[in-house]
Amino acid sequence: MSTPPDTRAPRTRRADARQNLDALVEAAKAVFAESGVDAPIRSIAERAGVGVGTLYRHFPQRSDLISAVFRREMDACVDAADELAAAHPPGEALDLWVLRYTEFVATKRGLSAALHSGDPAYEPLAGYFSTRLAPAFSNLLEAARAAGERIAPVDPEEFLGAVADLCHSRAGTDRAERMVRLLLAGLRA
Amino acid sequence: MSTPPDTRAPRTRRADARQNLDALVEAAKAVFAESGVDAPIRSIAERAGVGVGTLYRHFPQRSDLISAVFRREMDACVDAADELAAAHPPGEALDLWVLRYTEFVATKRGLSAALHSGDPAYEPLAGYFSTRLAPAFSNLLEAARAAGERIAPVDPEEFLGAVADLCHSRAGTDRAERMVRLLLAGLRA
DNA sequence: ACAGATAGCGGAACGGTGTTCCGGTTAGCC
DNA sequence: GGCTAACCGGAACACCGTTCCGCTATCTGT
Repeated sequence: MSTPPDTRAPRTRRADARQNLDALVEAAKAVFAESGVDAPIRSIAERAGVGVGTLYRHFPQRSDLISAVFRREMDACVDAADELAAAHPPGEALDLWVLRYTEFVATKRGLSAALHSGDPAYEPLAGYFSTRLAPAFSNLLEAARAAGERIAPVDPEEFLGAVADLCHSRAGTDRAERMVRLLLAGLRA
Repeated sequence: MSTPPDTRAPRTRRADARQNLDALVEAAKAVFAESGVDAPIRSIAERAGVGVGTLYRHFPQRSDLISAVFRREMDACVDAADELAAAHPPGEALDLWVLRYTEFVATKRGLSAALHSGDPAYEPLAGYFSTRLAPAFSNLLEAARAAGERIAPVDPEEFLGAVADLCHSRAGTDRAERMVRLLLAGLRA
């Protein structure tokens, strides 16, 4: 009531704060890649050149940091869907993208576990998953159906979640790819 | 060289030692069931009525304790394969057992993660998995093929691992079951 | 350009957990 | 009954997540 429309920045962030935030995301990305998402908080703060207090101020929950790191990586995968759809026939594009997605998840250890941990703290990440990745996949699915392919009725989100689980194992990507292909075959049965 | 053939017990275990060992496995089973396999070591020792030192003497690695607890649970699942094979036609028995196995893995949170963590400490558990579960499944697969079903060539162990991964998520058993059925459909494509 | 207000920083401190180690205890054997 | 070694318990140490607060650096108004 008392506040105006407040359509714009209710607050102007201090310059050093934003700088530290960027450094933290960058450091977290590197540490996650080499030690997994369970890496010690301190090692991330140290790498970013800040104290743990600063890290906690910007990311109260570990999941917030994980979300920040993975969100941008998801975007690249979403973009690939459009590119593949433009360059290949619908059915082929579908398979190719799922394989591309498989590769993506396989290289991001811990992403799958985080997404489906059931921990409510990961809601934002899961939300982004539903908002961005699932629709991209859904479009490919619909395009394939429109082109005459017989595709079993599945919930896109559920299917992608299953693929992610399949990639969760560290037993090389070979097995994961074979099982994903089996899942794709089931889609056409 | 100096030791004889040592064909039999090189040592006789003290009675209290064996008693404590049993108590520990029993306590671990209960604690794992209610708090997951990552439950504090101390809580297990306490429940068993022994000190942490004793626990570590019997099970130097957490994985040793997990293996001890899950091994016997796997046996029950293996037995179910024979029962189902005796009571149903091959193809049906195959599906039923996979669903039974799905249920088993789903109730044992952490089993799947442990099996496919890649951690060499879980080799013994994985070995038992290969030695007992995989052959049981393989038999059902062969029986179905012998009965004329067209079943894609898959590595039994790999397939069971995939099913376990699918059940890893905490998002209820519904989703897992649907995806497992999709995998089964892929088996027949 | 300067000073006051305050967003933001760093790291010490606390509680909980895994793991090690060793003095004391007890079962098994003579 | 007494000896010996296997065995036990828990104190001690290292590491990690998380909180808290005194100090610093940035922004803003003049």
